[in-house]
Amino acid sequence: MASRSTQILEAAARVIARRGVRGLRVEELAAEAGVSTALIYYHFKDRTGVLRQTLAFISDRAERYTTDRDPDDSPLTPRQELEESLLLELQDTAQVRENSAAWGELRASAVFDEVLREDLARATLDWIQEVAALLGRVLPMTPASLLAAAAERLTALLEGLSMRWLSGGTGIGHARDLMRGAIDAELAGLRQN
Amino acid sequence: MASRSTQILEAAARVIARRGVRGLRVEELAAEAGVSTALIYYHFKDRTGVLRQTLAFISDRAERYTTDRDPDDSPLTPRQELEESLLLELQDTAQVRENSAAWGELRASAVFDEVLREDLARATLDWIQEVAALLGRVLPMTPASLLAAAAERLTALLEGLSMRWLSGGTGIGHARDLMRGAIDAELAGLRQN
DNA sequence: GTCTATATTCCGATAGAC
DNA sequence: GTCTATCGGAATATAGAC
Repeated sequence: MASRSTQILEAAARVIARRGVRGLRVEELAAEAGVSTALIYYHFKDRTGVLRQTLAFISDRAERYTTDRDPDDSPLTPRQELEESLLLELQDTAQVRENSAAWGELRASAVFDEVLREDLARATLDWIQEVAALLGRVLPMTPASLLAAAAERLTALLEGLSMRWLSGGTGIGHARDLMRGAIDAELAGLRQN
Repeated sequence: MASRSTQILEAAARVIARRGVRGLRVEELAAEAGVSTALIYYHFKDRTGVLRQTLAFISDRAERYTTDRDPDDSPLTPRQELEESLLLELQDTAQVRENSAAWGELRASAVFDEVLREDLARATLDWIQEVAALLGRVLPMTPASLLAAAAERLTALLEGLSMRWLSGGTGIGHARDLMRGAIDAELAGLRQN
């Protein structure tokens, strides 16, 4: 059912995960998708068009796997939900790797590209608020500002760990341990207030 | 006294901070350094060589401004030294911005470039060990593995916050507050063991 | 060591047939 | 819609003089 465009975007996500945004070559993308380069220009106008649509495609997909979880059986505790949500981004699967790599690329590119900044800031804020809400469910009655600060730290740490994982410095298991440790530490800190 | 190589590396740090690793053109680097492109190849073999040595240069420089502090008056407490060391990387000065931007770029590039991985991993490890040592001076008798884990989290968080600051999502003052909060949280966590 | 050419490679983009 | 073939520009890298 996947249309040609979708097929190309899926291939683009794989290529970006492998080579980065800057490393994406239209020719390699064509080979990965099993089509000619001309067809890519036909569907996406130019290389930038491919990039833009691929990033949109990827963030769609990330939202989808984040919420994929309700085979109506075991309901999670708030604490489990929090941990689950954060550790979801630290898994060695092709899809998560692709998404994380793309996110990291986006973040890094935004440092030098004003155009990307706004979208990225908005997406980050949404994410922080989501995590703050999860924290709030674990520890109700906690002041919102403290929840927000903890959520900012946890998400920023996750981005940092994710980059270290992808850049080969840290094993995925170790990164997950560190993340769990940080959740413990933040919850302990919040309880002390 | 700055040798030609040093002069080129300083220029490279500036260009990377401005355009990113991805955006570094040998020709632009040559212009920035006030030399010919050929000279760059003479000194650094190829573009990757420039990148590698710039990474080394930058981490050197970071260590140097980290330890620049002994007009023999007020000796710092271990706790102050720790905070100082970490917050040094979150200052809105040209040099820190340059170092942070370049570091972030190298980290992001290493995800897709095997050649950069090893150097980056070594520099990261050194940094973690340095922070672990500072933590150990604040809390002697703490098991080394716990110190190392806390140091890994603090440094990874710092990288994450740094990227958010540079990509415009987080103000520098707020980032510093978050970092201080994390130090408190980690020290509290370590004390509980 | 340093420069001025210039070679070489790579890659985005298009023309035109089917 | 899709392909084959190719152009043109940009960027890396080298040759050779000084």
